[in-house]
Amino acid sequence: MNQPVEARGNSRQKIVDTALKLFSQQGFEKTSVREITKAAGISLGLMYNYFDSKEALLKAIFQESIQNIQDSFAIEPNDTGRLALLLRRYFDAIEKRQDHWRLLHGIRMQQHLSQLLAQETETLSNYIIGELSLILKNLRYERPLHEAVLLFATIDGITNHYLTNSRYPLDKITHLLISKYI
Amino acid sequence: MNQPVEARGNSRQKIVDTALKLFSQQGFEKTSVREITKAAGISLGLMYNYFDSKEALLKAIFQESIQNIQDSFAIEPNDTGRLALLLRRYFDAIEKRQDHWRLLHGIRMQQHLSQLLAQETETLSNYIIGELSLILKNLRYERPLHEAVLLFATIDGITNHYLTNSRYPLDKITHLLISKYI
Amino acid sequence: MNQPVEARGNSRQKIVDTALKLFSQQGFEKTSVREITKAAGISLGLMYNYFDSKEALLKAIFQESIQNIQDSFAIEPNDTGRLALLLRRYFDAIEKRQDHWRLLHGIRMQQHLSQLLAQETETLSNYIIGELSLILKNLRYERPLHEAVLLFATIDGITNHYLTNSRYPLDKITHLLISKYI
Amino acid sequence: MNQPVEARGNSRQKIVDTALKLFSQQGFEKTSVREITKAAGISLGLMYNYFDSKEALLKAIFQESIQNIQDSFAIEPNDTGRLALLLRRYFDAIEKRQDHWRLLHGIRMQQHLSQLLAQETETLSNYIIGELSLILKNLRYERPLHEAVLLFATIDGITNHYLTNSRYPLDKITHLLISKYI
DNA sequence: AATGAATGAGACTTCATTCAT
DNA sequence: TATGAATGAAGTCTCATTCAT
Repeated sequence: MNQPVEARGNSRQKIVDTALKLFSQQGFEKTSVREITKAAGISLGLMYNYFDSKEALLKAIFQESIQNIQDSFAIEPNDTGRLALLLRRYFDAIEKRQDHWRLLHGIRMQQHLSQLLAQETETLSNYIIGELSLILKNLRYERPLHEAVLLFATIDGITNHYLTNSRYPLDKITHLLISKYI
Repeated sequence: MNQPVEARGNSRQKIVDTALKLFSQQGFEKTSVREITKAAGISLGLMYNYFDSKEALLKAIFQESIQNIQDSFAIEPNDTGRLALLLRRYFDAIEKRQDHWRLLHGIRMQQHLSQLLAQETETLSNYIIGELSLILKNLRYERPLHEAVLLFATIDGITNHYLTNSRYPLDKITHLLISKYI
Repeated sequence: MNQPVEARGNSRQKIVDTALKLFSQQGFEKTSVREITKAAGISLGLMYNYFDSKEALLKAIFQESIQNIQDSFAIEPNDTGRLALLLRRYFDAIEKRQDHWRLLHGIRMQQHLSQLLAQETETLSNYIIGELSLILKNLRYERPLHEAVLLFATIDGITNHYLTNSRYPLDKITHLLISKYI
Repeated sequence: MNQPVEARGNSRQKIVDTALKLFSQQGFEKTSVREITKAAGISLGLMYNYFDSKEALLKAIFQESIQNIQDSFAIEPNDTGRLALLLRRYFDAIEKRQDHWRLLHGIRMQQHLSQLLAQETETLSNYIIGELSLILKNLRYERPLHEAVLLFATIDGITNHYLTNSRYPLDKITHLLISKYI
């Protein structure tokens, strides 16, 4: 009657994966818990064995997303060309895991959700701005912090437009952006 | 049982105003029709005399917002310094009518809503990119269209961060951005 | 500011006509008062100047219908062939004023409505059965009353099937029925 | 907060039974979903676990009714006296399960409902006419199909009048009808 | 670890009716 | 005679969550 060992814990991951997909596609509000469990092929009750609430599930998923996004910023601190590399990896990561970014951006403008995840979001922003600031300082920019804030806005805006517009010329714009910081 | 005489006929505008405020503060989904009508001081049914549905109300409000945003871009086509003026007016408008921008940005990442307003949004984007492109061409940029797309991403990203972060140094960042486009 | 004389009372008739059409097409419940007044080209309030309620309107219309149906039974009491004539006129009337019959049959099975119009309906039934009974008596049927009740069921059933089925062979069935009562 | 154990699993049937009773008594439109669930002793939401909509519930009930009505026509195809037997069983079934017939007749004249159930209704009509036609052919009637259509109208008319009039002399009329087809 | 029947608050929407003008 | 803005009860349906098994 027990699940085979290798199946243990699969349900939890299936829930998380399915929910990430659905949340990013349809939005948090428009995705019902029942829909998630059906798509994940598990029962409604089981979901509540793993997560206290729909919001708790969102939080758990969000952690993963944050991690994934943060990873795309993890660059060995070599010297020149580091910004170019970072930006390329960043926009590369967006293309490959659109779901994570879609979730993040979808949540950000919804007050009640962003409050729920305020800390994680803030940490991420600070980390990104910090990293950028460091690089820009090495590149001898005068006000590296402000420059980082501005650059962050730019790459975030690009991300948003890319996620919103299926015909967005991401490559060309990435290239153009990089060219401005050599 | 009816409204006092002096209130007659203002109801439609009261609904629109109230709904814009609530939608931008709490989001479309989290704002119930009952809440709107209560805040507007009218009955529930009256809203449906003016608008066919909650979505129709959103659409009506959205038109106004689009118009407002577009107005902040209307600059007489003089020569130099036009971009600086435009950016200043743009970010000025954001500060003054945060509600319109909040509504726009809050809707953008929610597929079912952005689809509903797809045409208006696209028209606005094209208009903005077109205007920017024109100015950048006058400024002798090589690929004015790409430059415009990039600049639009930047100002949109700044807007988003400003709306999300109450301590955002909008003035400084605006200044820095402008300095890059002398 | 007064209506021209010939226009007086037109509104009332327009309401009745429009309501009959809509009630018979869509049913009483599925037709809203607003819909009626819009289709009739008058204001909502005016309808309530003429009729106390939606049900009162139905009642007024129903009188007309009953009258119309009754008229199709008014035959000068000549001798033989009277039944054939009556049936032909009856089914002829159905074809020409389907709306009246549709209203009657649509209401009959809805308890709360048929109660409202119980008296009129009963009077009509009795009248029809009475007339039929008389004719059948002249035709030397043994139990003219029962025969009338049965014949009424038959013509009512035919009517119902005809109103329900656009391909109903009304002529052929009428002919067959008449042939049974030569 | 949940139903007592012994009640579990009966809910679906309880809903169907209660709804059939209420629909046939009060009509589909005049019966609210809340009323059904209250009378069935279950919660409002549970109904929507079993049926997608009020109309879907009607459809499910209708299937049962159709079956019941059809069963009253299932006669072993012996020879003479078959029609008499069939008619007696038919009118017998009506007396015993008035609810099913009331539902059928109540729906028939309401366009939007009869459309919903068009296929089932048509199938039933064709079946009845087919059976009658067969019997009448054996009885050497000249145009068995037309005769069947006419007879169907008659028994349907009787049914309708019986359902509408609590003092209807069903037995006598049945007897008279049968006497015409020996 | 897993199920899914059951709950009930609350969402959007419709509609007959009233009344000041 | 005529208007239509305004009302609010009532309708259908959704959904996160609980709990006995």
